[in-house]
Amino acid sequence: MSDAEQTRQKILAVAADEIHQHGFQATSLSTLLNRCGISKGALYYHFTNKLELGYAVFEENFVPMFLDTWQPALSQDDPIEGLCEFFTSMCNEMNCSEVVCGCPLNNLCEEMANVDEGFRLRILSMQEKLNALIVTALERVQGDLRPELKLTQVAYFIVATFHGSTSLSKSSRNKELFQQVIAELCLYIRSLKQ
Amino acid sequence: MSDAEQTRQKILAVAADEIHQHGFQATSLSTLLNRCGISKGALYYHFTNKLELGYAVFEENFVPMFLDTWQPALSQDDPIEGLCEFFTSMCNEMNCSEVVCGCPLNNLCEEMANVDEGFRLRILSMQEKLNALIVTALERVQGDLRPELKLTQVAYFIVATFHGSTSLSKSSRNKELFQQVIAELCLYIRSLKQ
DNA sequence: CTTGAAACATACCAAGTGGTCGGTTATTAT
DNA sequence: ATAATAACCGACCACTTGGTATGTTTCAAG
Repeated sequence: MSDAEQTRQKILAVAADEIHQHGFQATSLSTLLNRCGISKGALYYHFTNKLELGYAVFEENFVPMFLDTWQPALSQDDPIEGLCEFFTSMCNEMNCSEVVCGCPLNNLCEEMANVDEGFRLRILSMQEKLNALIVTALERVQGDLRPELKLTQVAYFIVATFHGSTSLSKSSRNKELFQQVIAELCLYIRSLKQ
Repeated sequence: MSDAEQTRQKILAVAADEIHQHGFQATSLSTLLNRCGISKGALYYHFTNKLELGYAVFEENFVPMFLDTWQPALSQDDPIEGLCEFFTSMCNEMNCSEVVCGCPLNNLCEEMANVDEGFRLRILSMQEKLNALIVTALERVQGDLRPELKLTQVAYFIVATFHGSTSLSKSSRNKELFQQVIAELCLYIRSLKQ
């Protein structure tokens, strides 16, 4: 990797962390530059403005990270158990900063969906992609599921509940409420089987 | 109501709307003052600083509004059907700005829970109050419900899913996804009966 | 060895932020 | 009528923000 590409990646990584912690609008370019140890010139050489930097973080960091975390769970032989194990292990392995900062996708959705159209469309696309993943996984084992289920609806329900649970963990500042919601979510997911 | 109290209420009302639309941090005092038609001196006579204004908006506007919307649904003879009707009617009567702006409590939770401790505790208290309301309502008809249910867990699950669904409506900018999640949520709630 | 572009650094800018403070009305009690 | 206080105004402040323009270094091709 060239030196230039290396600093670009460093900017993206630090920006992703800052955005995850403080949101996009509250992310200060000066503190970002301080953490990177570079100058403003370097930043504006690689990115045209703050918004484009935000888009790049979303597409090059958040989206791949998101797919990488959900994909394995849904690729299991039994996606129902895969999802449940995914959720519960996330509960247990969650460190303090993740409890406090919540899910990056959900955070950006709450903050930026009604502020910037570019963000909104990217978020929506990611949500739809995630939903499609879940639907595909459920279709694979549709024979084991209750026949009256609307799979798209079920998938959005799961995503919504998961996002809502991260919200609760933010305010309670511990895993307790999060674990309760996840436990109930697993009960729901397992009840999809007939 | 005295003139002073009237301007105070006006400030609170406009601030509530601005916070609902743009979040707390992005709410500008100058645009707030412009909308109110008052000066900065008036604002700082009634509130010591922006944070205290935010707290006042939360406690005097958001909390009562929140309780007033949930209470009737949970006071019905059948709180199960009360909740379902509440959710679906909210779906249908929702206007565009509500679809876009989401739930004020959830918004503040996402934005401020890990930024300011005063906000976090107030949000948490409100969430716990709401949860207690649901639990109490469910306990009233516990005889009709499946015996193995953990009511606190169920209540938090309902709240989490509701909040997650508002998040989806923000990015999709229409009621579609919101309605799907709410429909599935109603199926879940009705399945609580044995 | 020169040239030119890539990859930065630095100083600067206008605009906006929350907040303060001395002054001015309006209202009420004495 | 007078004094005092409540209620409000508006100029000002220090500070931060995203963004720009110019200058400098690195480095590879010709």
